[in-house]
Amino acid sequence: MIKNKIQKNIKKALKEMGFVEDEIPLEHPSNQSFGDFSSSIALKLTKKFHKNPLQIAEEIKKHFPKDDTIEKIEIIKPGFINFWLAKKYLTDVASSFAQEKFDFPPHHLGPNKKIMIEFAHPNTHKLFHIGHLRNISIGESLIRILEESGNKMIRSNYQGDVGLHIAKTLWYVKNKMSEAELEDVRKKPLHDRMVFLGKAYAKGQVAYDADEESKKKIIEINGMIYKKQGDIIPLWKETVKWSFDYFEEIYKRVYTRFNRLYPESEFADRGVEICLAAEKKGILKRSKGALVFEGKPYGLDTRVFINSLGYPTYEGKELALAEKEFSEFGELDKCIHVVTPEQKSFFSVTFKVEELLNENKFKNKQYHLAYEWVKLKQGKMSSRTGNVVEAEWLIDEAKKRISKKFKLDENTAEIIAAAAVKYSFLKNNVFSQIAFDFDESISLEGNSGPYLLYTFVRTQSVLKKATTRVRPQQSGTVSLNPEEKELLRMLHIFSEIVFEAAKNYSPNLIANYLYDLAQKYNLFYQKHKILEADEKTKKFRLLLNTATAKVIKKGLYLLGIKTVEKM
RNA sequence: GCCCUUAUAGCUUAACGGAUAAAGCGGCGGUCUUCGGAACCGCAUAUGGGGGUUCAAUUCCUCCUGAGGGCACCA
Repeated sequence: MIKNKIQKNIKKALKEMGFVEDEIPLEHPSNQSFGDFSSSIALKLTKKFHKNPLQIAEEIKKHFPKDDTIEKIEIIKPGFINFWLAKKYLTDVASSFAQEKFDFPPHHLGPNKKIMIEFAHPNTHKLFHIGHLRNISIGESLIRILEESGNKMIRSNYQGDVGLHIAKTLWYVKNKMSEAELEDVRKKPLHDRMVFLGKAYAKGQVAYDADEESKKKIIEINGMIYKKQGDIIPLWKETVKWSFDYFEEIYKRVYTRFNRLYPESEFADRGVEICLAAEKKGILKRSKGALVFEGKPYGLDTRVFINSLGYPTYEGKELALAEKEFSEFGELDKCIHVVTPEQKSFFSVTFKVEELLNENKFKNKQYHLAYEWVKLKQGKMSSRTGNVVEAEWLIDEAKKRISKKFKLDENTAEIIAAAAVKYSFLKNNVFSQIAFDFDESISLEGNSGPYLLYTFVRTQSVLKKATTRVRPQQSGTVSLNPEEKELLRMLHIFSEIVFEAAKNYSPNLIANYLYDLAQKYNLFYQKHKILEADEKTKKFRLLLNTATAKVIKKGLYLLGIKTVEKM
């Protein structure tokens, strides 16, 4: 990466001046007139050197190794050192991009790391809502970004198929419905069956709160599911299957797949075993009939791993899950859990217990990526009150609106709808809450997925009309107009952006970069003719056009968004 | 009560301690015999409040206020 190279050369210059410095700040100034890169290192060293920053900057400039990638170095006001990249270098980068040679730098943890991302994790018997959709958009994008950065990625999904919410649902179906009514439900389409389960849950919930008799029965059903025996099991298995089939449909629509689906019910027994072993080691302790981890000595919360009925809690099962995740695919270097922040306490405690059980295996390898909620304008989503925005509804609604506005075939409308929805989540920082409102959140114009697709289609349209083939090696001798310069400047930082996105687990950096790039391209397109220019200029502009197209396509791929050729 | 996160324009959001705080939507005004107008250009409006650290603070520290989340048998 050119950035690293400049940083190294600044270090070299400093060394010649007799100083060793590890961290060299280097940024892209927002203002073009300050160059392609800028360093404030001289300002930072004023105290150490007891010298005027301008003098330090001048000295660094003097000692900076000569290099044909750098065209000009300038020292400005308080002590900034600004670097201009050579036109030839920028053009060469655009040429490689045009050939899809991106050379993404290896991941900051080092090359060839084995990283698992655990994401999606919907609960069965519940509808799949926009929060899950944000989760999937983030998880899928991170997988692709880290994969392109040279890691071996494993996609996993922990799906909750046990728990009180399911007992409540099944209690209602089993006790409050006739066999004939259930038979009618079975004949309905998959989605209707899921809606039915949601309603059954709401009714089960009411009964659970209302009378002791029902509550007792529901708890009993919960126990049967844990032990996987009793007359509820066939119904449980049947309805779990509905849910899994339903999830699978959604995964396909948003281009996600998994290497491994972990059903929570598989981890209860092993979870208990591990907890009991941890008790022997003194890591977990008995308290009020339960087996708990006392967090105070570590500055953590105290949490229950096995409840007083002897069932493993979510914590208890997590230990068994971790054991499996960290062995099934060989040693993992990192396991990233994409889960909302309400589980911070849960994760910090389970991670600590895992570390105490096996330091080598788990220490510093577990990471909770606490992405934030999608909040509704009317308040928080709740399946209990039915206040949810379903994922499928959202995509369908986007599709409907797009089809109404433009004449499109089914397939294209589907791709654009998915792009609009995913992009609207990914353009935001994962750590900030999104206040969801269809008209404000799912945009089809401006900073949106469809805008990027439109720009891509535009580049393809130009290429189709171009008679000249773009030749990769172009001389940089054509004089550049400001729009061309801006575009070149924008293009070359793509690899760097991908590196930063991988390092910070931030797909939004790529999203916003692509938007900036598309804007620069569209301005360039608006002001200058590509195909009607003289031969030399035309070739160069076609190169810019192709490089932009490849970067947009690749960038969208990294966001988990498909491109279209026409729209 | 204790702990964590958070506050940027009318709305929704950007910004690695750096130079004039960046966009979209909405508003107003323009480009329109087009290599695709889902586009392009221009104008107006913002760092919740008080202290502090720094050559430099939206960014770091502290207090206040508002918002969200968590703190043992749910997942």
